[in-house]
Amino acid sequence: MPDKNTKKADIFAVARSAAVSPSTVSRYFNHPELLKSTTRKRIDNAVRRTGYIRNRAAQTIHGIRSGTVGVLVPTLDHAIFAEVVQALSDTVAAQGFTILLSSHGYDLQREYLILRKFLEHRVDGVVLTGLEHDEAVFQLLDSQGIPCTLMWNYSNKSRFPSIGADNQMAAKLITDHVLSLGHRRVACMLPPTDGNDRALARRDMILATLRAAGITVPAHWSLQTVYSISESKKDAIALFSQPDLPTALICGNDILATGALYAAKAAGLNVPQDISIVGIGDFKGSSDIEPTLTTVRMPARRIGQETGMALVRAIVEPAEHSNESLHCAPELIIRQSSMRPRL
Amino acid sequence: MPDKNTKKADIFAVARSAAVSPSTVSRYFNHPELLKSTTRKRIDNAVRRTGYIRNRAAQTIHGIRSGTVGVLVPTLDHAIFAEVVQALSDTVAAQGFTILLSSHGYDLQREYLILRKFLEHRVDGVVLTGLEHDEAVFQLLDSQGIPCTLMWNYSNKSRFPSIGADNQMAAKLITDHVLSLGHRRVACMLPPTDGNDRALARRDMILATLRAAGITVPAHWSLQTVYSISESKKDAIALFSQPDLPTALICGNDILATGALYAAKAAGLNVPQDISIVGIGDFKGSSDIEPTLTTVRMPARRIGQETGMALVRAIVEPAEHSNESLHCAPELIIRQSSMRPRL
DNA sequence: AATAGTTTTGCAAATGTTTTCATTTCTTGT
DNA sequence: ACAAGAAATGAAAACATTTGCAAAACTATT
Repeated sequence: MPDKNTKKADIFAVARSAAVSPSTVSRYFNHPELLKSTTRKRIDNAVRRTGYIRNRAAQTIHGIRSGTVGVLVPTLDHAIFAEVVQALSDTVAAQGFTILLSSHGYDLQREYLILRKFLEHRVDGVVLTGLEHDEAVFQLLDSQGIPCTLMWNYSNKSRFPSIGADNQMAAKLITDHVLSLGHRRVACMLPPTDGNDRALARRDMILATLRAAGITVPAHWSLQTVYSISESKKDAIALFSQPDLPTALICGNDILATGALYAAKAAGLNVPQDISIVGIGDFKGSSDIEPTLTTVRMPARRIGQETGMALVRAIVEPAEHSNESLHCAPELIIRQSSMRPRL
Repeated sequence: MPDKNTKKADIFAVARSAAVSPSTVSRYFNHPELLKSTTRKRIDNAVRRTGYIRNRAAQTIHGIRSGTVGVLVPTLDHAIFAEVVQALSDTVAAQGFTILLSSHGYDLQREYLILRKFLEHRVDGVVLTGLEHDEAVFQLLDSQGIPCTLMWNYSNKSRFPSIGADNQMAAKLITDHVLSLGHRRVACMLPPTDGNDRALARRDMILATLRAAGITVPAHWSLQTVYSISESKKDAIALFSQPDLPTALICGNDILATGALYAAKAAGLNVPQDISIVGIGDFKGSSDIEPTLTTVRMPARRIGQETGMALVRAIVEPAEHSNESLHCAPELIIRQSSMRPRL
């Protein structure tokens, strides 16, 4: 039973209680093989008796790793980021690391301040979301010489190792699919792009691919909608109640597509007979919604795992810190919500 | 421009560069009002020049707060926990705290080990999910005398302050609603209850309330389904293809209800005419799904915020550490997915 | 210009560990 | 039983800070 009355136990208290020196207690934790088994047992008891808990702060000032990695996402409110963080957390936890989590809400200035906080805590590595960040962020990372992985996006010319999916490729896959079905009257519902290089990459590629096919999206078919089922449902209902209907609606992500599917139902449109609706992401539920959603799978779980593995590697073997980028390729998933346009 | 070639800057380097003593630099950060403004300016420059970043680890061993709170959830993969963590994180971040996040996947043994890790990092406070935890967890918390808030659930007889919704009340609200509509042929789809006191409380109250109304749920109408849209859709389709149909289906949470709604569509059943389907949670999307879902709102965002505020208060003013519990009451939300049973 | 009072700064001890080096204790072979 | 070598342990310095106390530098007052 830990002594509750006395001051919190430190390594001296344990040493006293086990009648050894503090050094020996330290070794008990860090190099147990150096101890005689009887001493080990004695310290074992002393630790239990005193309720001692090691103080990582005290270790960290010796240059020993803190055992934390800083993870910085725009928000957890997007299921997809929650999923990637969950996978990342599990992966690094299995290696003894704990994550320090923060979100910047797409404000890249806040990102810099949060990163500084992470560094004050002497995180062993950092994960940022997306490829584009304030120059000050990159400089800070460089100057501290701390491993950093850019997660979620992939690009072979990123400034730090990037592990994720190529959003341009994802956008191209889904747009090509829509085009290959024969659609020419195409609407788009896309999220705002401020501070969001993922959304920007997708938008640019969707529009470029359409343009290359000789298609331009008229203004009234071009919706900018925040990440929210209710907003996208509302906007899509407005779109669907115009007299002039597109035959296909490309959504920037599956949340928007979900809202659009609900809107179609509410507006009495049949998907895909009256209109094809497609997304990007393959979020949970996209394979079960009725009709099931044609989309592009972004392998969130895998991205989280790979990022975790790569970062831990970079931390424990700084030698081969060589640009460990990895492309987790997006994949077109054709389901019920898309078909050839009716003549 | 920080010196990249030299060793990382410490407080001595800054002191040298500003021609003051280390103590003065320390004061610059912790008690700036004690310094002459010219000195302050000099140190300001020195900090910039050296690229110095404070080392919280070194502060922490002086008994100064670490500025971290440990947050322990079952998983982030449930949108609702992601939401509550997001709100909590924002709230404590505004007060200068960063969260150390980990998940135990409903394994209460792992919870103990993670808590120990948090304590090694000398977190200033801890947030646990739910009311029930291993006795060792409570003892550890007691012995360390560290503020702890039990989040998500509320009970006035919890062992530590609890901030959240009363799951029994939520279950009662939704069950009473179904009964008040006149349903007698009721099916249930509920998640597993191992390591999940929330699910357990809901199940017990749903069944007790039905029983009190003289209703027992036959085995073939009693589904245990993991938290997943695809699983719940599958199970619900199986239920709906039996000859013997209930008039109402109570789901343990909105994810299960969402799967059930998709299943109804796939099985050609009209909701709510053929069957009423209700959930608990009021997750994002529940108000937009077609038909919109009758459910009980669990105020996740508010719970996260209140928990953050309460914990920070308990950290900075340990005096009034008095059981700061708070009930964020659940609220019945009647939408389209429920109606009187057809005769 | 000297004194008293106040503001600012520096010195040194303290914090909880790890680690190097030295010392003690234990084996083993004779 | 003893020496040599190996194994186990301890003493003390180091890590990056904060802080109580004392000294130094200013101000204001006479």
